[in-house]
Amino acid sequence: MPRRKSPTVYDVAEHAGVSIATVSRVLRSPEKVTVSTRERVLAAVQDLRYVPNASARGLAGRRTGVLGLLIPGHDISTASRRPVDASGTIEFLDDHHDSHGGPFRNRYFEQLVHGAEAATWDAGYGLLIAAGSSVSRDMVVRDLTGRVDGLAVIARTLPDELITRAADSVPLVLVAGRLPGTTDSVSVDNRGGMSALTEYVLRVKPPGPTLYLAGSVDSPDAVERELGFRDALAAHPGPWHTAAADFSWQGGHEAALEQLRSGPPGAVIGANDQSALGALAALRVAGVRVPEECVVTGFDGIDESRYSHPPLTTVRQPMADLGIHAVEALLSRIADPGAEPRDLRLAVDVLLRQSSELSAPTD
Amino acid sequence: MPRRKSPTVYDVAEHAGVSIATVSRVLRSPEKVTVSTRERVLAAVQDLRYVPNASARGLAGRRTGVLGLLIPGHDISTASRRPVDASGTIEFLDDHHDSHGGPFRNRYFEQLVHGAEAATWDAGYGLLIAAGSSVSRDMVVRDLTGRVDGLAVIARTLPDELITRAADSVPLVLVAGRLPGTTDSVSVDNRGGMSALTEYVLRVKPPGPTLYLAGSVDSPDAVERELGFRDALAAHPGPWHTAAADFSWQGGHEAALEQLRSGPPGAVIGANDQSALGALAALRVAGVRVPEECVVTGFDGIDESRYSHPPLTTVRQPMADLGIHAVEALLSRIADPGAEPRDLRLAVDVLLRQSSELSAPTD
DNA sequence: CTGAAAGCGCTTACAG
DNA sequence: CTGAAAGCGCTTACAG
Repeated sequence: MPRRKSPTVYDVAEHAGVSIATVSRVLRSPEKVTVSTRERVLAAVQDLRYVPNASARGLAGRRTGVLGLLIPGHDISTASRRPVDASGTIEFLDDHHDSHGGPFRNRYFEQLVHGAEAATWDAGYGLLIAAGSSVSRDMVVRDLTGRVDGLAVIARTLPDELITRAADSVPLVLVAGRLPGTTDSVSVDNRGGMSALTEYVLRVKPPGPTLYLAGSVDSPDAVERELGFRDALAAHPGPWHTAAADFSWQGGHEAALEQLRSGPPGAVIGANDQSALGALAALRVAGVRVPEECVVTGFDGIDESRYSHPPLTTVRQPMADLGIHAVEALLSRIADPGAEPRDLRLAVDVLLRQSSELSAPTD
Repeated sequence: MPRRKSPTVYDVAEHAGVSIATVSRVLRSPEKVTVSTRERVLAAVQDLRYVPNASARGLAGRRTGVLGLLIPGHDISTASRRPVDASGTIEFLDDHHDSHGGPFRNRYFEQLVHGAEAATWDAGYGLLIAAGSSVSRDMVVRDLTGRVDGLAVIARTLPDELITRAADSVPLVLVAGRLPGTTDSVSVDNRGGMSALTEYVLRVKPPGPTLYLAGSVDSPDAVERELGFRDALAAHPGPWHTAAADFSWQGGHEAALEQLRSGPPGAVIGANDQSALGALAALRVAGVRVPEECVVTGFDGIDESRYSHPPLTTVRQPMADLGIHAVEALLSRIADPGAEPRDLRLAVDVLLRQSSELSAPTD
């Protein structure tokens, strides 16, 4: 437990026999102070276990030294659900169904936070994280705005209008989305990724038409990915169909069944993993061997894609890098508030797994 | 981009024709202000888009309004690895091996952060998160200390001595570990969980001795879990062995092979999931059917436990609740700095999966 | 219920 | 290189 009242610059100054200005200098720009006095001050800091007060520093320095990260909301009720000090009251849960998972069906969030966290502290800042709970998005934004020097917002956690408004009072970067001309952004090369993946598929796939499982029409990601698909098709023409799968397992499943009626496809390319997994299940039931008779691929790299039968080749967004670049974009913006908004595009990775590899290793 | 200099209480006061004290009151304790003036002030706040400066508030109010969460470090290099604005430079990665994952092999971190985040904002605080990168643990702690009103530290991210020292200058709660008599803590009922699980196993298991895969001797978790195992054994005697598996896949694998030489076990109870999964693999190769001939269980609830063949029955720590309770403990401590250190124990859940269920549903 | 004033603990020109 | 002093934008007794 904290004992005594914390020491201040005044205490340190007195202890070292200097003025508070000198104490401050030793801490902020040591090169401006003689070695001998610097050492005396540092010793006093040690002796008193002095820790600078961040609020005072922030107020005087006109910067908080903190960056904010706004991530999608969640459903966690903070009314605690686990009994406390209740040894023996263990609950047995049937976990055969996909019971948990929450809003994050993959490790993206974790990686993003890690990337942002590392970059933030490297730069000498702190990272404040907030999840826009649907109720109080507006309040959280207001609150954050007053606490940070810059704010990274994950796409779709906030309505565009709120983002624009927030960007008016604090440096802001949009992550995994864009608002061209309005704010800085860092997003991923959806189009290039899908194009590269499709080219690869067209090269290795067995005979048969290619089925593209299109995503939701209102999603920018879906639009970009489909453009990538068509880019590749233009370069490697061949028979193909598109079916609306709406990013869902069900959608992919039905689209595959429909396709199977007119003969088995040689490849199924999903706009995301969920729809590809739905198609995979349909093919399996229909007795179509993957990848020998049909190659299947997804996009996103959700956990399930690693554990399906066979594991799904997919495209992964570099989430840690998104976090890192978001922070860097914020720092640039803070350094040069007047610069033109910039949109950064990060390259993606293709994860090759057995659903596309005819000579895949077996483990 | 942020345009003009932000408005202050003075601007709002002038705009509303009141003093700054009244503005402050409207924001902090509205009930102390007449409805009519309150509305006038609120209108001014709206008009000017006033956002309180957190640093000034923190300095004047002697609280930062921020809680800190220190999580385990990571290896993410912030020297960015993904090419930027490089459409087409997609990398193809062989993902047949367990190539990624990092320090968090499960979703614990994510859930913990979510729980802590929700509870923190619910209480009107912000959440500052930091990962102790090995280099600068000491600095990060110092830095955090000055920025927050309370600090939650995940067990094993910091040497005990550093924790004790930090606890001296800021309210601190240890999460998933204990330092009895020194700091508040929130941890999990390892002993009760293992005891409940073991009792269940002893009840449903087929004939044959029970093999317990013990964890690392220097781990408090291992000690507690083994005590739980023995508690259950005392109540349901029967043949059993213990083997050191050191929390590792390899350790569990070898222990199972060794056991198989003297005959197949009727149950294998791992002190953690990794070792249980190692044993599971050994049993599978040896042709022992799980769960028909041998029941297998783990502890932790890592991702892999859901996707093994068969899926592994295990004990899950309620990470979100750990986060929530950690925050609550911090808030109590802040409210009553003089109280005795408290150690909270949360109950765990047993996740029943096919590795222990003889009549398990098939999907 | 409202206002004047002190003070929170720093940083940073400005002199010397 | 060092110090005196102003000021950062709030909150909070204290009067009235």
